[in-house]
Amino acid sequence: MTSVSTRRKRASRGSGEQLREEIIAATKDLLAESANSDAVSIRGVADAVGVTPPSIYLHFADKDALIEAVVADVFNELDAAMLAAAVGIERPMEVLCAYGLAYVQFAIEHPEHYRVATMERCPVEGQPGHLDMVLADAAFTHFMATVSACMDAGVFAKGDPLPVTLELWSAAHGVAALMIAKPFLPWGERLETANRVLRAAAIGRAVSDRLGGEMTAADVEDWLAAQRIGP
Amino acid sequence: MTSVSTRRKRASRGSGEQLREEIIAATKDLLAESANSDAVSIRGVADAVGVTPPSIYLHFADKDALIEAVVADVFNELDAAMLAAAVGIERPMEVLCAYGLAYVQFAIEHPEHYRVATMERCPVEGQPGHLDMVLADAAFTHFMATVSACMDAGVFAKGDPLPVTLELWSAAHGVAALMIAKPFLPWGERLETANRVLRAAAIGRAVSDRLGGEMTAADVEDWLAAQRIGP
DNA sequence: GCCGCTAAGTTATCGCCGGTAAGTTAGCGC
DNA sequence: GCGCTAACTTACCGGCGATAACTTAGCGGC
Repeated sequence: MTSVSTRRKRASRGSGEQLREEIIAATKDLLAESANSDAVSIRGVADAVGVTPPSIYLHFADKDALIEAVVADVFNELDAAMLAAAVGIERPMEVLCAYGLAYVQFAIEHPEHYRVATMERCPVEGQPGHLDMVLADAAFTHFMATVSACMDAGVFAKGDPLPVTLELWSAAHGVAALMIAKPFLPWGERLETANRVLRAAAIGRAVSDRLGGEMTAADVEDWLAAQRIGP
Repeated sequence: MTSVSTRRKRASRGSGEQLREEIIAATKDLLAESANSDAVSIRGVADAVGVTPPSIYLHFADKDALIEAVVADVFNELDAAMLAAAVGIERPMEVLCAYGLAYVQFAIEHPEHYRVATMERCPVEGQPGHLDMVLADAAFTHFMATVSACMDAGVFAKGDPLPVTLELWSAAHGVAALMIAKPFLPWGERLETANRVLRAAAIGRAVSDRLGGEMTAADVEDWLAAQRIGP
């Protein structure tokens, strides 16, 4: 009857919320060693917490809601990691790189959490809510503010920082996601590779701004072939 | 007893392989309208083909093997789309952009196929096999050959094309994967956005080659702020 | 003291899943 | 028409998400 982990004592009257936190923590732990969110089961979580499956549903409408709560938690952790990596740095471009590197490092260190947060299908019906959830997300706002600062510093062309933020985020996500999904590829020193990609994305964006958007690929090829050395 | 779809006639003696193709096709169809590979069931596939579930196991060891076969099929389609997009184009940089755009377009048009192929966890034990599977994959080799041609044309610094290919692929994957995972974000015209990202990645890589790898983020910021206009 | 009320759980069950063992049917060679 | 085997089916196992219905424990009121 009893599961591997000990049975949990019933929470005292006022504090049912305590179980909620335990459930989220246990789900995060189980997620860390699972292939995806389908691989962690309500039953497994319940067992880890020391409770029976239906008790989970007292705190979460369904499994998706539980996973969503974990994802929100993960994004907060990610933001904290980014902020910590940029503390004391002033120049916007350095902050941008620090953010990006911390982002990729977090993904590498918590691959399954990152996968669930950014690579699984979002419920389609939650469109407006999820849009706000990403754009209002702390990590995203901090990132976009830094892009804005880079514009002020003359690194990027002045304008709406949102599309630039999305583009740079794409680069960071690309390298992080591929390293997670195809870990056996010859990535070399992962953070160095990530750094190269991030820097190339930023430089490419900045140079594109200066070259103008109407250049064809052939024009770019000619221009690049003509550039032998830096300034 | 009878399912929605009609019962399939038993295949004639010599040709059991025909069912295999039908299974793959049906799985691809079901995958196209599912959240992930866990959401398509062996039972669903069997029903769509007009057969009972255990018959699937006559052709595939387990569900993973079936999904893997579908993924291989998808990668072949992807390669075909890339090749088709670059037919008649000669200049390597234009080919590179055409490949990248076709890649992202394929991902946008077949989001669930792309997700299963590139965003779900690979079986860990298959390391060497999967490494070859990606690196020897037709799309990847074609892409890397074009990177090599770009080096010969003086666009990128000459050297091993593999790391550059991985970096550019990361950029393409990043924008494709994010557009799929977060479709509600303000991407604007998706292919235009993808084009900007891809071009920025290529330019950034090329300019980075010329600037040298030892520049700090602050150096880059200074250099960029000093660059007012093109050549 | 004990009673109602409700928070905090449990037991039992449903239908679906991946997968397997064992049985059945149909067609070819002889 | 008989054996052989390819091409299936029926019946089943344990585990899953989810729900309905039941039980237990503690607090306020009298």
